[in-house]
Amino acid sequence: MSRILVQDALAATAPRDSLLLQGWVRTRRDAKAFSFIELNDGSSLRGIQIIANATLPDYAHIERVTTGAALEVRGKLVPSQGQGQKWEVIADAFTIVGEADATYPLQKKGHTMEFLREIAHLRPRSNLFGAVFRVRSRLAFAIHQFFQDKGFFYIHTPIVTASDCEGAGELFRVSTLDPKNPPKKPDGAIDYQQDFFAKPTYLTVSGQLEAEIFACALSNVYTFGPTFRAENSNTSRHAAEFWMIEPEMAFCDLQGDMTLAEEFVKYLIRDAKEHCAADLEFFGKFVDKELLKRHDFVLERPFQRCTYTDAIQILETCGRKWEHPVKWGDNMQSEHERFLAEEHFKCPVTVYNYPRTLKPFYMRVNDDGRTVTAMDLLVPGIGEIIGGSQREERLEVLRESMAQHKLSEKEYWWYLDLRRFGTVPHAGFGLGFERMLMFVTGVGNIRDVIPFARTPGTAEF
RNA sequence: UGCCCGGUAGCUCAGUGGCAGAGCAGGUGACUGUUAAUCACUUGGUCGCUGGUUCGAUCCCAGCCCGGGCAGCCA
Repeated sequence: MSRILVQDALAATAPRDSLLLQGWVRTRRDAKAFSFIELNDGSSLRGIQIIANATLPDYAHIERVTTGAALEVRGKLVPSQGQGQKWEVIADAFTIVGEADATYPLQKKGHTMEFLREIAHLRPRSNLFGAVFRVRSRLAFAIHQFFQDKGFFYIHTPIVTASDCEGAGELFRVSTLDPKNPPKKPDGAIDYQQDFFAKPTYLTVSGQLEAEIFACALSNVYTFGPTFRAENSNTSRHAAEFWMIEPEMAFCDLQGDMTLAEEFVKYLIRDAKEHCAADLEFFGKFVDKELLKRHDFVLERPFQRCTYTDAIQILETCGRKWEHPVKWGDNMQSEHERFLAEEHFKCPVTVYNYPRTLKPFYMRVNDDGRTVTAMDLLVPGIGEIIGGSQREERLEVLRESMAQHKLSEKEYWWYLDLRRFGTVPHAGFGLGFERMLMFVTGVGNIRDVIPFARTPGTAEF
């Protein structure tokens, strides 16, 4: 007899004379002549109720069927006599595959997220984290489906990179040199000529520059992979290792970029609603009561678009006192972004055309000479979920921007070559996968949507 | 990294300058088509660590460690 998943057993349309279930015991309740066992195998939020009659030969071992134990059950699928479930299984036999003693940490009660984080090896067996990681899997699939359906090609950009610039902050160094005794040059500096790649190398902070290469060949491409930032960030929305999706489109301007971003976000929410309904309902009940309403709200209306200059105007004239002053030319602070998305527009907002001085060298300079075609998509509750831009395709303007950022043309020779040979307007953005997952699930801390989060001081598991 | 809050039983928390508490979990028993079952009894403690003040510190003070929130950096 082959195994049936709990999800499929629960979805049965007719009774079955025999089936095999395998999973982990969530709880057992003993009655006089039999026991109720709730079995969950992770295939769905719901478990299935097993009836183990005291007349079973295996019943002698029933006290070892404890919360957390791995169990195999053979039996019949029948309509439930009790309330609360359509089907239940009358066991013909059960086998305890792996016991779980009284020290099993997951109890039949609510646990705090902080505690569950400490037992990241067991938390996928909880309702909440089972749901989070089922949705995570579906979301990853939906991302590929969205792009593949549109004719985008999936590009694997390198994880190890030699470009340390781009202003993206601290990088993780990749080296095989002996940290206690690195080879030195005559002037005392470390001799990276002798390192594995014969130059200093780092973990990638973005696949964008490489994605541009492929967009300028295959037209529409995307990357989806791990990204690393060695920032000492201690917030609920930053991780040192996270996954990012970066589409890049040739013959595309900022407007097209913003349109794709909006379509993409909506597609992912719609897909989750369609394929993870039970899990989302659970989040709506126990994590964020407003979640489902917010999903619908976001799907129903067009995202707002607002230039940086207009946004500053709104912030200046709204009559509110700001902790951080609002001034054209300064970065917008969290309180400002949150106000725009959560209070002023009450909707995801794309802010675009930022001051040139605030943004990296590769963004296209607008005709006004002082702004660039940058865009940030801000969503209520999380803040920035997407950052993107149209790229500077004009060789001379790019060279000038690189000079302003004190970047060496020699190191970016290949990037400049793209502007020498068949240059074309192109644009793209980066979507933080975990931030999107936070938005979809309502989970408030990025550490709880990553199986094993890497944050400053923490690399357990 | 800065500011703020916290660390007491396996978990969630209360509490006091003078013998350490509850609910849940665990154990024992009862009861029951139950579903975070219920009822009775019960086991369980380096009060984060180090030092100081004190006759006496879990409590007050300092430093450190760990966790969380917010901010910065960003996705």
